[in-house]
Amino acid sequence: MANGGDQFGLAERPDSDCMDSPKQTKQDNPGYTINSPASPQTASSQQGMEGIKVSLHDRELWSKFDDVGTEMIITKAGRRMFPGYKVKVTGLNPKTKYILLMDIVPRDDHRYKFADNKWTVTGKAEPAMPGRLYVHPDSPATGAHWSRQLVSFQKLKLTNNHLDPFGHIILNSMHKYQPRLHIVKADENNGFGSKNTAFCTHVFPETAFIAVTSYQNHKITQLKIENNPFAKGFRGSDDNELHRMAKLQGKDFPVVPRSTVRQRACSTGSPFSGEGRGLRVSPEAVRSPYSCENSLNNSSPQELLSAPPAHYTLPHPHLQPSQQPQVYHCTKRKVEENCSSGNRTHQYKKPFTGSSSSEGQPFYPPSSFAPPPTALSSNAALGLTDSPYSSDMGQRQACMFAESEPRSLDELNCASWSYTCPLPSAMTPMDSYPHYSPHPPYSSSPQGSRLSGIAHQSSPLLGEHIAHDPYQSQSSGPLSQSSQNIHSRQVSPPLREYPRYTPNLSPPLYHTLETHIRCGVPEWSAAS
DNA sequence: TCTTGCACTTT
DNA sequence: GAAAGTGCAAG
Repeated sequence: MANGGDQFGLAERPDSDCMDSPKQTKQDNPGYTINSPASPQTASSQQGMEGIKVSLHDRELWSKFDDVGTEMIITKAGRRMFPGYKVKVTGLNPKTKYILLMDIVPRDDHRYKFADNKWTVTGKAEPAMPGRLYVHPDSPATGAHWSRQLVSFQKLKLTNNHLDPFGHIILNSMHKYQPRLHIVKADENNGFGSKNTAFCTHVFPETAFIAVTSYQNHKITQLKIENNPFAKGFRGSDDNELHRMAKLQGKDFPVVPRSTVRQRACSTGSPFSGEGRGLRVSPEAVRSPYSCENSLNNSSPQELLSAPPAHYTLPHPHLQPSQQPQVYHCTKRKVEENCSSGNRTHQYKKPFTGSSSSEGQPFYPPSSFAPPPTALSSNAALGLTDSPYSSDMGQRQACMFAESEPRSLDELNCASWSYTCPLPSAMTPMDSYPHYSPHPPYSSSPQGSRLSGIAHQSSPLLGEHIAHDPYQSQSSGPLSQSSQNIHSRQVSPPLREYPRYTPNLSPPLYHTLETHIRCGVPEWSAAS
């Protein structure tokens, strides 16, 4: 995030050398390639991923939220993110097929509270939720397809239901998270389960947020109302609103719109008062829900970003106002030989259909736990195979990967791509949903080692590696030690223990892609 | 803190 | 017109 660390009241790590990375304007924020640390396995096997650039759509809007401290509502039924996560991808090989997916990982291991109009750490984080991946429903698609238009992950939903059966991304309330985009080169089978699957990871720090069940910061509420078209009903700027409010309040017209009331209330005690940040939105902004051209903030993004943080003591690499996403490139190493399961190479594949939109419909399993399509069941592929959803039903799926390790791709190393489940099983009503197990997520064990390679991200917390790893190849001095560690991780990932999931505590749940249950117990969840 | 029903909105 | 996405406010 731009300077979200301050808004979240965070004192992050002091070793943030990556802050030296060059800035870019918010209008031009392509990802930049971070070369892998010198490693025979990776340095020569980027496979064309290094040229990929990703820019965040509506970055100004994201930054506005980030400047305040983005909050995302999580509900039992699942809630979309707003602003929506949309990116422009360039640099892809037009004919090569890629799989685009997202995950949302903890930014740190803190729990937060909102008091005195600011976020402060209130304790240690709850054990992380089961990590899930949201695969863009168009996946796999050619580079030409992805580059043709914005790639939207808008339909991704967040939930606080630990047993969510819909494949939504499970988060803990009052915890801070970082969305990440992964671009994976599809293999010859339109999957990414084969050897040497190349991928890169893009992180836009300004998209970090704190998950909440209800908004804490009124500034965030206002930003949501003023920018999200679905919340238009809460905008208090016209006669209709006044009439509506009059009706709601049982008073005669006119009445003071709620937003105005809130604004006044905030202006008295909020640290944001007197900042020239009116809460009313301009007509232009109202007409363009995704526009950043509202009147909420008179400051330029740069000004906002450069403003000294109110409670931001130590800069963190991914919290500093870099205009660039952090990009990590990695190439899947060869499938480990010590797979406990004989058949580990489950493919994630689906024939490319170039006609679909990049904003295709994600697939949310019906609440009725309907059986999986037979076409899928007959397909020993993971999510991207031919399916009624992608063809007959004219609807592509967004596949959710649940990992036994809630740390998600942080520890999901390249090899783990090979262990994705066959879609049939993944789309089958669960009889063994991986119940969340409250293990400390950041301990270590050999199982975790497999998860640590992806994107060169191997440390437990996003901020501990994403912030460092990508830069060390370009940084020197203070990061030298870290760089050394990273290098060694690539060759021999660190040992780390991951939470286990008791596969028999939940009622049958329709899950999408639970990589750890039906894949012959991948090594990162098999230890026990 | 969280859930739920509501009115209102967009799609 | 229906379905789905919003924040609000009561509980």
